[in-house]
Amino acid sequence: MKSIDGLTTEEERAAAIFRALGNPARIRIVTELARRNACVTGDLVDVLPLAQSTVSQHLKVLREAGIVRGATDGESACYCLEPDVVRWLATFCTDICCPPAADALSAVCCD
Amino acid sequence: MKSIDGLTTEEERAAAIFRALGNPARIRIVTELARRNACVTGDLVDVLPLAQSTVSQHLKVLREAGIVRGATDGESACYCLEPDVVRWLATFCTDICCPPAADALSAVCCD
DNA sequence: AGCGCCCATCGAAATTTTACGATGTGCGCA
DNA sequence: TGCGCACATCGTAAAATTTCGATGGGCGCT
Repeated sequence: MKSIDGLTTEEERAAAIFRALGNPARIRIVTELARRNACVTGDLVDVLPLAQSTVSQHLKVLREAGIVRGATDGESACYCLEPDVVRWLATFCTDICCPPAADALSAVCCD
Repeated sequence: MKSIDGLTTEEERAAAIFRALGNPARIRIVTELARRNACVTGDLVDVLPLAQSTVSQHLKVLREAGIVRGATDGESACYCLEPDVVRWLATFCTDICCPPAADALSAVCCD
């Protein structure tokens, strides 16, 4: 993938987060974490029809994107969402869909 | 990519949209459309350091994900955002980051 | 010390994505 | 009719992602 240099920090961050979330297994992980508030890796392996190593890999991707946080407290690893990041993402989406005067100008070109 | 069958329609839709947005060039396209409200393909080609065919390909991905709408009115093709979809996405993110009682239960497992 | 459990990482194969030039399509104009 | 413009699509090569089994590391238990 070619790097786009005119990109703002916000846009780069958004692209990275969207990319991390753009996979059914990882979406499942995130919604599961949202529902149960915190999960041990084994719980997620049980929920997903994937090998343990694959789930671990997905968790790594989500970790590196800053979407989840993992604490390896000895025997098991506990994951939970990073609320600030998801909140930031929601704001980003809202800003895109509701720019000032968006409604007023719509339908100028598209019918 | 293996298909996850326990996925809800919402989750599948979210994954598809996130995947489509998980690319710097496409994020740029979307923010540009948000800013200018509507763009001809050539405008986007000018903004991005990519070949015309590549930009067209990205637009196709965004179109198929339902994020943008394109109207080929004869000579040029005009694109604009599909506000409902972006709005839906914002709602999805908000729901994830603010589940009921999320704050009350946080820090149970993660420190 | 030795064993088993839970999880992360490694290495490799299959699939998908990304990007480009070349080619095709539809429209307006000379 | 013929030419040029604005896009879309095709074919393809390079790069990234996805998945798995195998392996490694840390901890608790006997």
